[in-house]
Amino acid sequence: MHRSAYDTMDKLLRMLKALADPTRVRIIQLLQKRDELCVCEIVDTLQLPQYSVSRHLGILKAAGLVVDWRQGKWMHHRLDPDLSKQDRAVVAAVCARADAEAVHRQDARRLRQHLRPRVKGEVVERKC
Amino acid sequence: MHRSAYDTMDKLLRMLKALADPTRVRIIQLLQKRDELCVCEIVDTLQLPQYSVSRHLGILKAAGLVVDWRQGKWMHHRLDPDLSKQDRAVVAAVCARADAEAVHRQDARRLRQHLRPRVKGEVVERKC
DNA sequence: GTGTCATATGCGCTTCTGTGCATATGATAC
DNA sequence: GTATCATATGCACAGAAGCGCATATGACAC
Repeated sequence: MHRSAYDTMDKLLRMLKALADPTRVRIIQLLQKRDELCVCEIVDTLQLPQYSVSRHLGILKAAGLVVDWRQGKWMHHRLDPDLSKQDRAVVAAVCARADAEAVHRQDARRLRQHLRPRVKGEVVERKC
Repeated sequence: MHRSAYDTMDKLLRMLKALADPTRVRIIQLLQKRDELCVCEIVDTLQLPQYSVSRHLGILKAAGLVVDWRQGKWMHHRLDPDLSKQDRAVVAAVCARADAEAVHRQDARRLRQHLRPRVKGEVVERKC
């Protein structure tokens, strides 16, 4: 079985569909700035129900934009570091375009208040 | 009545939703290469029903990505030349990413066969 | 084992989107 | 006026997507 050209076209479309949602743009925007975040930080920042954020993260992951890993009880998320240059360019263009939005400036401010303290990349404080 | 920040966020989302469809990516891709096309050229190139292409062009227009104008019986379309730099960058990134797709190489070939002859930008041949 | 915290997911519901068909509109030629 | 060509659109239907609620899972502490 070989990878047909369709695979990559589908990936592009999953990516674009994933980006075509306000909540997911906000999430991607946060991840672009902070390179890794756990779910509770995103929940606190976006002020949306946990299940909603979780669902959207799942979609971003299925689209290949985001990867996650577990650290204790926390799930961490970052933009997939293995994204192709061109995929990354799409994400960057969307973020650049979204950067001016009032919502995102507000999110950025709230994120600073809700970031869990980290030591060498590891979250050290215990409470969400 | 003033333009709220929401307007521009909505525009971004309309744009992203408009781009999140295979047919519309193909159309945008063609318009990026040729700068202006009429509906019948796109229909012939994509080999899709006329009403389908027409609908998708309508969506691209509503999203502010495309503008159209009439020349006799023909409707011409081009990427909106007044797109902001950042909006244009998003489109460009998507096109660059889509460029490698087999579908688009095929479309580009078919378009060459179906382009109506032009003199100074005006379509001169009468038949679709 | 129990309890708790962080996160994910199944289900029902509603809303949005794309498609196909038929038909309408708009411009031109006669 | 009629006929024809190019394009748009109303409608019905099917499938997808997002939401809210409740609940499940997974890791840890005890």
